[in-house]
Amino acid sequence: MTIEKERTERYDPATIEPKWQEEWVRSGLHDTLDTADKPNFYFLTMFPYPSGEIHVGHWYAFAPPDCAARFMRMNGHNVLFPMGFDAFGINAENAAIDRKIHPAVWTEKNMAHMRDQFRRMGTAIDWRREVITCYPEYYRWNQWMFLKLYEKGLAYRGEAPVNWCPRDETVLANEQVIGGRCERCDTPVEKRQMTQWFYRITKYADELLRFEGLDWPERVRVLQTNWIGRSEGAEITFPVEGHPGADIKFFTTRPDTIYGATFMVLAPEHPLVERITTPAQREQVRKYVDHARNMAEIERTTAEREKTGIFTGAYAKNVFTGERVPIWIADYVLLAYGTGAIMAVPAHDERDFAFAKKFGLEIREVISEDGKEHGALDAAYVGEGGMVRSGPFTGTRSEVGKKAIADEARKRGIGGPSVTYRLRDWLISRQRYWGTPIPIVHCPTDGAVPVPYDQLPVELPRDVEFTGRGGSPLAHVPAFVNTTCPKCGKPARRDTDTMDTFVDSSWYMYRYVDPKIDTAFMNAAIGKKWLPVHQYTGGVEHAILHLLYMRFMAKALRDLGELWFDEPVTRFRYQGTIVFKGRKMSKSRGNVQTPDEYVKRYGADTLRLFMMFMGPWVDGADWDASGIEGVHRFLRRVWDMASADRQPAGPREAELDRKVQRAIKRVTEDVRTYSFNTAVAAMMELSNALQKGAGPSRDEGIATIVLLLAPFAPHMTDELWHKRGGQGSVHQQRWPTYDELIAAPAELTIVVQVNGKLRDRIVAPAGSSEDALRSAALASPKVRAALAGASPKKVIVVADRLVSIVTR
RNA sequence: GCCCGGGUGGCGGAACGGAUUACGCGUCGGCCUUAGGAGCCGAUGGGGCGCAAGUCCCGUGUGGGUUCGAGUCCCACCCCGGGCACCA
Repeated sequence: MTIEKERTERYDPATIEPKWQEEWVRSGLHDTLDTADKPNFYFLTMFPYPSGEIHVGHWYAFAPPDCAARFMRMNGHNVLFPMGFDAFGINAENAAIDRKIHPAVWTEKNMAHMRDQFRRMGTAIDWRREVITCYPEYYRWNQWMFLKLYEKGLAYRGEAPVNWCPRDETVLANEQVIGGRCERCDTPVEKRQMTQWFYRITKYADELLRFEGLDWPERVRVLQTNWIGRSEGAEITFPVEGHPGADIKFFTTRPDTIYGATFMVLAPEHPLVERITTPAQREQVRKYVDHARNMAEIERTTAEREKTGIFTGAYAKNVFTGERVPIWIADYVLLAYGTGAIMAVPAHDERDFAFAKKFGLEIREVISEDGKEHGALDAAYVGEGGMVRSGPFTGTRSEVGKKAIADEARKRGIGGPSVTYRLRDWLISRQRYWGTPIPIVHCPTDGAVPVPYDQLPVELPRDVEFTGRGGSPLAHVPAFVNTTCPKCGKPARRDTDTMDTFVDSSWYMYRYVDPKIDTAFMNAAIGKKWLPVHQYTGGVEHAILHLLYMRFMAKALRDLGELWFDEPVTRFRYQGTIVFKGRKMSKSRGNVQTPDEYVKRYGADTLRLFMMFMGPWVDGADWDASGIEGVHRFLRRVWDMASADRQPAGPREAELDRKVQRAIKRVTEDVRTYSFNTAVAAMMELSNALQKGAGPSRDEGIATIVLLLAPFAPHMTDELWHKRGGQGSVHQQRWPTYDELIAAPAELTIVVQVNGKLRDRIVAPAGSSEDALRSAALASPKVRAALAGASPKKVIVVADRLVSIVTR
């Protein structure tokens, strides 16, 4: 009994985990050199927002990537695995309003808490490279980039209908509006006409649609492609009767239907509306426009709303038919898409059809499936077909007619082929405090003047009153606002808006390579050794927002001559979301599941392993810790085996040797493909087999499983490594290799089927020939009984698997 | 409505067109124990026949199809999750 106790001390994560966490820091195990005798590998995981609420979702986001990064290290790579904080943001400011804590203080406190969580998680992060976006040393480069983009025409100030969240009292980017609601607080957003700063992401729309050479998940590519929403068609202009120069330009994807354009519709906010409306219609039109303006976006865009609209009294000329067509306004036409005006073809567009039906407008068929003319249509026909009643184009196929009409428009000088995108320019100004000040001074004489580079950073003033009302908080800080114009020296006012925090995260991966450099946003000499990022991981919820902005910023910086690559991230993988009882975890819902009690009870290694074992990482999970006992038992069994005395004497066990080899192969392949759950299963199987084994095969197998488990359970395996007399850290060891020949079993059970039914199993050497298997199967007494004298018509042999005999 | 995923034991989930359910949870039985909510060993899809060794039938959302053989491929449909949604 006492001997047993000496040999195997209890697995006690509570003592070994803190011990190794300290040891790794002391020995600098995770400090990455920029140059090593191994290939560099930049493994990046999306940095967190320091919200202060640590939940199990954080572990899910960080523990599996940490395992993959450690795996790369053991596989001979010099891995950069940095971490930092996306530290600007509205939550900090709301905390200031609610609890009277300065955002900076609140943020620092949360970052300290989260660093501690990362430590307790056992992550192999190089903290010397930490990047924190709310420090002036960081955000000055946001300002620097802003000015560079401004010089290049990639940043501009413009008036546009923007999304306004009345609760957060700020504008939002299109990407931050989910289903007509504010992404943050779920409040329905309003449309406001405002002058704001934009980044010209639309310039890169086509390039952003290209993913060649990128190893990114299909789902993310599809999401981004749909978001960009490229449509091919034509832009054509119709003149307005009695208003020379007031031509209506419109975009259509169906120029082939132009002979069926029996009316036109403008968005209510369209600039021409006021000019062309006839006096008789003026009052009604004004009412309609006001109503449309005041309607919440969510209300206006609700699908299947009945069509509304008003006739302006004006007519345009359909230059193809030569007819005069009435011009209407209706809120189903959006100012922000295309040109804010359409030619309405009720016969071939469902929306136009509904509108025409309601207001008694002409519906004229110009495309027909069978190429013949029909009477009245019951519904819009939106498919392709033969063109009818289309002047010289009659008889042409619609697919051909599209191009023909667009070309004809070009010939006549009234338009031509064109492409439109759903993607809008990135609105980056926010009427909030806790962000990067926009480095612009507004001068009464010189207008918007850039802050000179040598005056960067424009620092956020510390003393600000947080009332939560009244627009940009910075506007109420005279010491900040009042300045002089860099151009003329006269009194001027600083821009009081701050930048969207997605600006911060659009380029942080360049900062990690040398976060201290103060002469450039990136140390290019070091960056050349690491970039572009080899592997990026993060939540799928950022598929559009952050990942699209990040790609845009790389292209913009490339065009500024600052980067030498087109794409910032070569390989991307996402994790699914952890929910609790089907709902997203959040403080406001009060359903935040914290990791602490599990760490206390089972240790970080167990929780890490459980995170990876729950199911496929991409799928996420509904949090349910009931299975955590199983992985903990597994770790304890490995602990007991590996800390017991060795038993090298005795014969080898060939089957066990094969199982060890197969486990190495499976774990290696599974970690590469991020199938962490099956990798853990493979190690569990091996552990079960080792427990039944003996002798040197078992002993070597135990040594192997300690190595295989190292990226998953880093504390326990380092402890075992040392207890077993290993030098250095287990994390500095080479990943075990496998031999396909040994991994393959010598003998296999071959299934024999007769007419599709399992009738016998025979044992045959691996790699047996078809003939050998066939005759062995046919010789089986059970098979002969099943055949009952019938002669085989067909015998299918699948090597190393089965023999299927068919008599029918 | 459109575009992606996905429906497998009581549960989480495995499964190159080849023995359906690896691994784990749970449950049941046993051992150990003063005790066990610790540990170890074993069983565990449903149904029928049999004292038993066994054996037969049915099983991957539904209905068809291809194939010697389908969770896997094809067609139609149902349901669930996500995204987009009056985008011209």
